[in-house]
Amino acid sequence: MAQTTRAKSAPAPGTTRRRLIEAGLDIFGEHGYTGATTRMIADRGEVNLAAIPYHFGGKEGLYGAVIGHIITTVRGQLDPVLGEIEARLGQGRPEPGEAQELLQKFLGRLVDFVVGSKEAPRFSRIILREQMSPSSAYDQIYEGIMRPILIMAATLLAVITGRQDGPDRETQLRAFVLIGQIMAFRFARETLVRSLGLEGYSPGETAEINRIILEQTEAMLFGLQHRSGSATD
Amino acid sequence: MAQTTRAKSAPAPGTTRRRLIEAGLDIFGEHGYTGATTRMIADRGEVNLAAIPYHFGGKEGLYGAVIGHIITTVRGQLDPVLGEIEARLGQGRPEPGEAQELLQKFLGRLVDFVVGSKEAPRFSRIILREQMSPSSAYDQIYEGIMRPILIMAATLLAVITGRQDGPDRETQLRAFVLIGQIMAFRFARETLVRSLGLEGYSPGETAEINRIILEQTEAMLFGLQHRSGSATD
DNA sequence: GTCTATAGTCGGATAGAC
DNA sequence: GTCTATCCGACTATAGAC
Repeated sequence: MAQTTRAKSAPAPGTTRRRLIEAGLDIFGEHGYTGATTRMIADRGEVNLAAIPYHFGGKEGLYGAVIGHIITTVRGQLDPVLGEIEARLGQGRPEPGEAQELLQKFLGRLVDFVVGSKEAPRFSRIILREQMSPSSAYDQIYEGIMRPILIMAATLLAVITGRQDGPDRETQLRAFVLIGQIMAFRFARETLVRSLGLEGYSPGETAEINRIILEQTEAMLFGLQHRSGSATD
Repeated sequence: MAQTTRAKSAPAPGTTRRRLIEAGLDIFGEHGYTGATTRMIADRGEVNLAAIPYHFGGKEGLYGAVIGHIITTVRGQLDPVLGEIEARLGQGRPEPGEAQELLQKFLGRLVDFVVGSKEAPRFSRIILREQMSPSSAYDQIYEGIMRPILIMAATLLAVITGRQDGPDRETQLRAFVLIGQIMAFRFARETLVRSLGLEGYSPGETAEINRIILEQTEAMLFGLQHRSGSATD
């Protein structure tokens, strides 16, 4: 339905929309919503200024499209992993050992994407801004990205630590810590880069970070198993 | 020198400057540098618009003063702890056990301030924005806040894991993870609050977070000691 | 569907009275 | 040192030719 606009002919269909979204991704990320000007965006995308109101109804509409693009892309990366694990969980409760493998795999993929991927830096700047001053777009980001990730981590943690009724509050907090560790590499990137004197995250560094996250997770799980159930010692 | 402007007489000296800095803290944090307008700030601080150029030379000058205020305040919290630990280190290398206690104490104070304090939310929004698109203010934040914290954590970690020559790269990365865990509670506050259905961080929740951070640190150190030196197993 | 020109709004800074 | 009034620049959006 409504396929009319696209499916044109030769050179590249709807290029202007794409260019604007790409440019918006950069400029909104660098300068924030108000700091970004439609001129900068049109300039970066090498399209005419008036194309923004024409295609997206205005600056705000373009911003919405950028958010949509982020969510669609991230879900494209996330869904296969989530689906795989959910499929496994659907076949009955795995043993703690297997659940741990699933969790490690899940976190590994997350690191690859969050730390290693080309798009992540551009996405995360916008996401982070939404964290700080949530606009209506934050709802979509939370529901579409954050929540599924946290739920998956918490669910697996609950299985690993033998919670029958799914994740309790303690487990949710632990899940948050696990995910937060990974996110820290993204949102405090500038700090890490300076303190280690890096230029950015190379593939080698991504692997190094991945290893450290894995070890941290192991350590946490080990600690949990040797302290489990009761919390206050 | 140049003490002339202050040291006046009765009601409250230089109140206007203070009000503007307080208001700037809120408004810059909520809307970002460009998103914040001088009118909003003057309004919030209940001072006249023209007071901004008069007292600070303009919007940019006010922003600088806000950054300065953040750094001064944070250092006021940080310096006693840092000084205490440095004094101890100056007396000769502590045993790993004692170093671990020092580290736990350090992290605990950090949690109290980062998660529990009244000012932290307002400060961190601005700091986070600087992380994403560093302006010249980021240098001050990095040197005045981030770097000392990371160095302290890395130094203690190095002592705990028996590194004689101070923190190597691996240790610096670990220190970053420890600090990043704490920061995540601040940076991703909105996410945590939603996923646990909180209203904000109450004292009880701060204590809960503190406990989890302590346990995480223990688990990490335990893992390190039973895997130490060689990394890839 | 893309462009130029322009209208309308708003932000930051200044002038100058008090 | 604080206020009102105002200027100037920059931004978003629109009108209308092509």
